[in-house]
Amino acid sequence: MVKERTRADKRPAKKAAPRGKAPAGSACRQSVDAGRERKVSIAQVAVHAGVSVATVSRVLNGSDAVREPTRSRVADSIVALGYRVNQLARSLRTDESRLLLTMVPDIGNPFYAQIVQGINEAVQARGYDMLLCETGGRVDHEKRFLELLHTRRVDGAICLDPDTVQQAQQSEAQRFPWVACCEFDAHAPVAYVGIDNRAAAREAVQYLVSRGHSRIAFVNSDMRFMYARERQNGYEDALRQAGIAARPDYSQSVNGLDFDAGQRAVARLLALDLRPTAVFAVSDTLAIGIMRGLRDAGLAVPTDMAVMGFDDISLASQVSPTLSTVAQPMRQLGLRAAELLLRQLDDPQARVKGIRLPHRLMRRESA
Amino acid sequence: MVKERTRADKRPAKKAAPRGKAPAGSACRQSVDAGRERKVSIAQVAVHAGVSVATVSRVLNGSDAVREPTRSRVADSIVALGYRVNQLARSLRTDESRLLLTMVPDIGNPFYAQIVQGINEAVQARGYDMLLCETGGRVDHEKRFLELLHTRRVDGAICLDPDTVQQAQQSEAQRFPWVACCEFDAHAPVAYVGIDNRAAAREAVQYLVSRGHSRIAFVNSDMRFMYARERQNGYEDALRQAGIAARPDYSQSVNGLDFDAGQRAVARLLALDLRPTAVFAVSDTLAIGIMRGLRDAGLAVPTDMAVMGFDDISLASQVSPTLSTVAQPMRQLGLRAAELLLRQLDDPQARVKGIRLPHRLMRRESA
DNA sequence: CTGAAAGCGCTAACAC
DNA sequence: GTGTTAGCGCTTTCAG
Repeated sequence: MVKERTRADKRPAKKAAPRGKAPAGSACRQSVDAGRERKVSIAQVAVHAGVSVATVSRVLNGSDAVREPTRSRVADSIVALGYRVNQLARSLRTDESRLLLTMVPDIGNPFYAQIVQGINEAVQARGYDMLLCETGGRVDHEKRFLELLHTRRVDGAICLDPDTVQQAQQSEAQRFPWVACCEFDAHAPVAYVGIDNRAAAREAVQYLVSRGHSRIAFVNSDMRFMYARERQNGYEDALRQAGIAARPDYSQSVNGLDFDAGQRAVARLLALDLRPTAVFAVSDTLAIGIMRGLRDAGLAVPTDMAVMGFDDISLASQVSPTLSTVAQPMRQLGLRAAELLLRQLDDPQARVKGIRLPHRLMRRESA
Repeated sequence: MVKERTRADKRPAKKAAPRGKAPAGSACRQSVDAGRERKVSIAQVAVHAGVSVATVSRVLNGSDAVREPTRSRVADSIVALGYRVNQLARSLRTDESRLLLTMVPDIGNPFYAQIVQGINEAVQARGYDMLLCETGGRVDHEKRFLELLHTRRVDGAICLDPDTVQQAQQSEAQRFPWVACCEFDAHAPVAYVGIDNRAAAREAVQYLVSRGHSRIAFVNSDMRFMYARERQNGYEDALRQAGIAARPDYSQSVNGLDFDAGQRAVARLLALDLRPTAVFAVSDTLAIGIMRGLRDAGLAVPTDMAVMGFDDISLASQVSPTLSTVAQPMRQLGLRAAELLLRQLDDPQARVKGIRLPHRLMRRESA
């Protein structure tokens, strides 16, 4: 694999000329900035403080093997020179980048966005930084996952994508610390955090049944997703328990999770010979699209058709009628996933198990 | 199958033998793993191909100073060994990390999420990776901005945060390549991409006026944001042009942009002695919250009160009634911002100017 | 064309 | 306690 470097000049140029990227434009070289040079190395700090680089390094890393007068002298020099550690160099040496990777299918989806917020929170709190990769569900993009792990020496990854879980089984990804979030395989040797999708879906449908519905449709998304398969199971469980025969034509599958996909599903729902009285969608965005489609068709929710969603994105309580749904603790999902990963990083021995977070049925106006 | 690898064997072997090129020839190399060892360095490739590391490096970087037989021999070894460049080492040497930073106030907001998608797209296409920092608008978090730039030797940044723009003026950030997105100061020596907020707001209000409204309220958010100030100007422009006296109590300011903030604003709107007949909110999320609040208060949109938003997030066309708003090209905003930055990186001399993208009035049901 | 060698900035043995 | 020093993996003169 040959990489092409297109970048112009940029030669390491010893101390001759100041390196660094001159900002575009005029007088790249400002007047000497009160001693705060662009690139200060540990060596310069050492000279300034009259100690060796090793000592500076010790101070930097909080080693207790440095006597007080020395320590503060070094500390002063660090401040005086405006020194910053070069994480690149440190990482190269320690083989630990303090970088985490988050792979997400679509941050445009509020559900995923909130999870990423949770991850971000945990990660920042621990002094790590987060690389974000949006895959768009495309498998080839997930290849970059492995590449980055190697290439950037990323310490670990949190993955919200379905396929990665599969790949992980046989690929070398297995040798890396990573945790699955939302999409997981409970039997795979990989930590995860998620909810009990089957039970959650079952409860949602049971609720619909309890409201007197027996003609309940199900709008699902890509079966590549584990949650899609599990929620389908839950849907069928509930029908079975209620003694309702499952009608294959009541189970619709759409591509994607966006509003439009929901709207499109409506047409098929309404074309059914025996029209359902309720719909359960695997995501709020889908459900909202469905409500929109129903409205366009002149039908009222929930009287003409009840609608139930999944996730409880903040939007769910804003639309009209407000959307009944199953709440997932998005932020927590991300937070816990990150913490799991971090713990695994701290102690490789710790055999971290998967955890399930609770879901909750939200009764609102749409069903 | 390969056993789950532990962090321990990844580390520099604290207690084990002093470092050195131990791995080069030792036993672990002959693992059953078809030669695909975890860490293959350029040196190993060199040995395998019977050339020097310099030559391997040349091949890696597409230098044309390598004769064909040699080149393909090296290429073969690279594949055979499963070699991957260590970007850390390369970056340390070249002082170029191929890492970009995106600073965003809140990815939970669909508006920002979409911009980030645009950024991600452009960045990935060019082989860069993106570090994502959610600041939550807190200034201290923005400090990390500068730190990362140094610390990780990030090549550049795209900033959606208001305060950074300010800081940039006097801080050393000025010496780094970065571009402002959405929030910018046209007079600052920093590239930017955004829309003409003042004109856009003016048009929105003019539209309201054209629909016969003269009692038009304005719900704004944090005035720390440039867009907030500019849209306020636009609002006032339009009133002035229409010969409508601006009533101070018609201009409301709320904290944040989420739905709840919008809902809260409604109370104040309804408490006004002379109730407005239309509201213009600076964001769709705010507008949707307002519609929700209005509905709760038993008022109809647009008959009792017309509502106009800003952004045109995908949600805007889903709610009921559908939301009239001013569309911003979110994805393009992010894409162009990233491209601007990348271009600046390619050619530091290029004095990249700011660019304005077009907005568009979306007439829908709410106003 | 290719190789030898000097570092990039930092950490961690191993001295002293 | 503190200093010396050997690299981490890579790019890039500078020789040959």
